Amino acid sequence: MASNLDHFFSALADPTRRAVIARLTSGPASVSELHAPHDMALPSFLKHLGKLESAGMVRSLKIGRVRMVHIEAVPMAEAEDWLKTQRRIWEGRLDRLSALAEHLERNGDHG
Amino acid sequence: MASNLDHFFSALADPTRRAVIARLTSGPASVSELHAPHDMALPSFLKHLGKLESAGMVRSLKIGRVRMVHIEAVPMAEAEDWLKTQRRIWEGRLDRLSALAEHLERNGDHG
DNA sequence: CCATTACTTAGCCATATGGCTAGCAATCTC
DNA sequence: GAGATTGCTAGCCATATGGCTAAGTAATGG
Repeated sequence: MASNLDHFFSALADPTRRAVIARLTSGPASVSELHAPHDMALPSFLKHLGKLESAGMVRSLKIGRVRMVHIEAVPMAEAEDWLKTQRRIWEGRLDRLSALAEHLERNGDHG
Repeated sequence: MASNLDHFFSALADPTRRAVIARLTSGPASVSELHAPHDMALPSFLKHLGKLESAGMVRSLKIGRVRMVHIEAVPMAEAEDWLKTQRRIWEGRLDRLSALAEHLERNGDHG
């Protein structure tokens, strides 16, 4: 089966790949631009790019001999949503323990 | 080195472990309660629990012969924050791009 | 105190992951 | 068109991961 989340989270479980994502948030880049800051042979780095791409977090297009890579929205949002959902349920449970405080705070409605 | 995020995300990259987290959001449970819905030998399942615990997402306490497991807040929030941060930067960039596009359009800068 | 319950440890196995080198392929540039 | 640039493929290697069985330990219950 292997849900999308499997691939998304495991893609993010590596600092090199997170760095690539972080870099790509500020705009598309070529493979060698992305590779430059990483002290690693290019083929090793390409495997990381491959994972990001097959997780759907990134897309790329080759023009001439240069491949430009850009970030893709959806997976990031999905992963974030999963975490958000879990946290909401979990916090909801905690919140019931301090329901009164929260209720009072909401009644204050200062914001 | 291996940052916290490494462990957090890789802990979440497995459906069994996500299911455990999801289960634990609705309250603590014993090892065998957690194991029950998973078609897997107990030692295999214990490895998953071990990863969740060493990622700091879960804590446990053994009372008598039963080990009770409960979820831990911080890591979930950290992982979510990382995603949120990336998405904000990325969306901010899209906003600037579409602002530019709008600006150009208003200026009659097209066809 | 003996059996059962609830883990725990040890060890095996197959596959995946993350790194490398060497060498191929395609495309600019002069 | 020769050579540099940019990327891709193939294949090797060590370690990690995720599953298993078998056997051990530590409470609890009868």
